[in-house]
Amino acid sequence: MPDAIPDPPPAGPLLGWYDRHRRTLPWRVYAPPGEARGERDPYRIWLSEVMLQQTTVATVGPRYARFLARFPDVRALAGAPWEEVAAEWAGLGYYARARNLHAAARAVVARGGFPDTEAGLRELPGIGAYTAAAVAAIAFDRPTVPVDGNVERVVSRLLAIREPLPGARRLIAPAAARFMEQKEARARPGDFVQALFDLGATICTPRRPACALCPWRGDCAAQRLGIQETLPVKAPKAARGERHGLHFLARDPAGRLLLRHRPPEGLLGGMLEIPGTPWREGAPWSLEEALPHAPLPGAPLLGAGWRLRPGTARHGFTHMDLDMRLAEAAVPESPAPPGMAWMEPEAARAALPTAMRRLLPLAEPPLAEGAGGVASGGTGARGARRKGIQA
DNA sequence: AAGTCGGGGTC
DNA sequence: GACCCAGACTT
Repeated sequence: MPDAIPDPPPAGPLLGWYDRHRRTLPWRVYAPPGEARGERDPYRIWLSEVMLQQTTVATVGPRYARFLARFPDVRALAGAPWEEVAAEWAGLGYYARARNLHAAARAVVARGGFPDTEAGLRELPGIGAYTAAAVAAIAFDRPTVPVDGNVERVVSRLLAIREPLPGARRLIAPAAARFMEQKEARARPGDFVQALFDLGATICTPRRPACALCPWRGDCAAQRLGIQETLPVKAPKAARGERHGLHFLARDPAGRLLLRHRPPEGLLGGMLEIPGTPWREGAPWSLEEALPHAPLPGAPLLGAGWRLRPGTARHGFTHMDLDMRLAEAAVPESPAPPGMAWMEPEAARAALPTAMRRLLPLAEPPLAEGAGGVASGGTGARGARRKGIQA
């Protein structure tokens, strides 16, 4: 038997605090003690959990409503073509989530409904240990504790765990699971886990936690030691490298843009892009050097052919910083090559991931904002200093 | 266990 | 700038 897992604090005070101070959120379901358990739609809870993976509540809010309006139930999502799902997810990042969401919706429809156990949910693509536990607890009141960033922080402070993450999960996970040994937690599993999330989001925050307001202020080892702001300890991250790309914006006489589908896996997998060079380390691409990567190699180019635009667009990914230049050309009306499509500027901007949207203000006339129209007032020095653009 | 995979808000 | 966010998946 390894070291005993410490007793977690009592669930009752946290649930009482939650009953008074819980956040009102679009996907939230709530079962106050003594009242009938309300209708809980596992589709909505599942969708919220996937959208919230590494994504803030503020970002998800409007996108969640928009997604539900377009795909109101799992059958609607399963029946939609991938292109519509991708366009709806554009800008949210981590596009594997959208691919897995779509595949999981089809699996759910094929099997006749959502699995209602943690193990069953875990089998669906895009549902890992956390999301399986979260949906099982919130949608089905299964007595399990999902461990997300909030729970890691709360538990590491309660128990004053000084071991750095992610290794510390070895200690945090079994300690969190012990909450469900308590009768008060088992009576309201969905509320209890959402109470843990709310505590982490509003009281036990990463910086300057509001310990004076915490329902567990007398039960927290880190607070007794005065080290709550130093926990959890995290392992240092690797430095980000820089890469360079040059992209080619072709416009036909009707003003449409030529876009390319990226491969289904990997970075921005399954999403649209402005065709261009690979993204390499080292030096930026010159136009001549990049020309072999231009689309429509055999097409006549109107005017002076590909023209390199001034300025660059920058975009930070998790593991690298991308520095992009833009060349553009007017081309005659022509069929799109395989794997590419002509799109109206408005639809193109909506469907492109953010990294690609950052190139649009470099175009002339710029395709920066809103309905694919021309940005007002030109993009002179002022416009060029917008976020993500350098002269 | 370490890398890959987005993007935005915050201090 | 660095950090964080209701993480999953691959190797």
